[in-house]
Amino acid sequence: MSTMAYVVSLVDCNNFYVSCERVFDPKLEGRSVVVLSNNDGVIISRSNEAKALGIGMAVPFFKIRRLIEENDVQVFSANFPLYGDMSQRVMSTLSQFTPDMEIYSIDEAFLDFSGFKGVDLTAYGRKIRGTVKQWTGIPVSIGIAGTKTLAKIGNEIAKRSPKAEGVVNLVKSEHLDQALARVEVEEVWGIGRRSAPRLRDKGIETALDLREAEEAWIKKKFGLPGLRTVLELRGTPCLTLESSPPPKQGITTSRSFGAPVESLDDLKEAVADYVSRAAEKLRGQGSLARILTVFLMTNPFGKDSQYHNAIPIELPIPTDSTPELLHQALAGTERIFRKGYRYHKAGVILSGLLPRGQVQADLWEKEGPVPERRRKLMQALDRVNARMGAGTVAFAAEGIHKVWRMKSERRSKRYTTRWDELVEVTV
DNA sequence: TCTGGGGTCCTAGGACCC
DNA sequence: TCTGGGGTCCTAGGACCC
Repeated sequence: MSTMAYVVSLVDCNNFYVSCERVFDPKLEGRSVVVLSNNDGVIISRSNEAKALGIGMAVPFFKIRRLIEENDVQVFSANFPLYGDMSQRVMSTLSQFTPDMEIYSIDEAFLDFSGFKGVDLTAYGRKIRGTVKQWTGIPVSIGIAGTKTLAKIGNEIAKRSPKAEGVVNLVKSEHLDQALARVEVEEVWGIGRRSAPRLRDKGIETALDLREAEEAWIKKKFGLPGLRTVLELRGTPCLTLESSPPPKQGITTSRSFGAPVESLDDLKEAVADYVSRAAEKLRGQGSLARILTVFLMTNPFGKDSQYHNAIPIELPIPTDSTPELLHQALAGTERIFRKGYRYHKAGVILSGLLPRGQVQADLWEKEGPVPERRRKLMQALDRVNARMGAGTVAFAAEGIHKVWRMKSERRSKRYTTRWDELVEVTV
């Protein structure tokens, strides 16, 4: 009997949102490009050229407007339908290369390479990289190692070292210590803004230092998550591959407004819109919600007087039906609304989720908590909106003038998900 | 003037019980 | 005058992720 050593790779799309924009506009290649968050608030993706200009991640757009204009940086509002669709193409390409894969985020996946006997994994990584580029246009980097945390480190090195040609294999590598020494402690997966300075205070400055740290001290100061990180750096796998992720435990839909909102009517419209989106997600994963929370808040950065309130509402019957949820959410909004504030953001959280099938029907009527006719209507609604774009069919409560709608002044077309926004080819 | 959104897991501490 | 000890469950908040 032989135990096969665990080998995992992390495939990460380079500057993903920027790369998506470049696929549909090749003139952006080689230029400085950034993508903005919802409401054109902060920077969420940067090309290497933009990074070289000193444009940081999550920096408010208005603070670097000058820098952007002076350097002719190309700016895009977030186009999540496009990025989501491109992500699916990348993931389905990756799935051809291993039977066991975990989609970790919109632009990252772990691929299990355990048991790939006699395969040159570095060469295999290059093949994956080439195929993804050819089939989707998206450049990726790949790190291969004995644990997820080390694969992340390999990926980081692959991104910054041109010699690597996009792939770094740390399995039985004699360069492992050298690689760990080149990674700052705050770049280690699991070490965030709070922990890094506390580690540095103790002289722990690199991934290599962290690997050598004393276990008991780490456990005491950084808990189980910290200890796991150290063990993973030592090559002991603590984090497994989640090939079929469990359904989400909560579903949130929230947005900051394009301009301050003061009237209850406008707030209710916005909340209605968010409830509809949240309910779609809920039905999409086949769950019912037991609790609905509405929250409102003023701008935490501004000089306006502050108000923040949230109200959790226990639903009389677990449900996934938009009209039911709307009714509760609008009542909740009225209860927490206070006149005289300039509201900046509102949101809806669905929690206490149950799998639809598992709810005992006999607790309610024969048909279960959501009557059959209502369920059919919701299905039809979701199909139309998925095909034609969110909000094509909407409830009256969602409003039509939408003064609260977020800013998105520089969005590219939804090339792959809207018939009316296909790429135009000029011959 | 203008500062995103959506998640997960862990821990400490309170409430409650025997 | 003195004020146990342990277990479980729940929740809020912290830290982290992309």
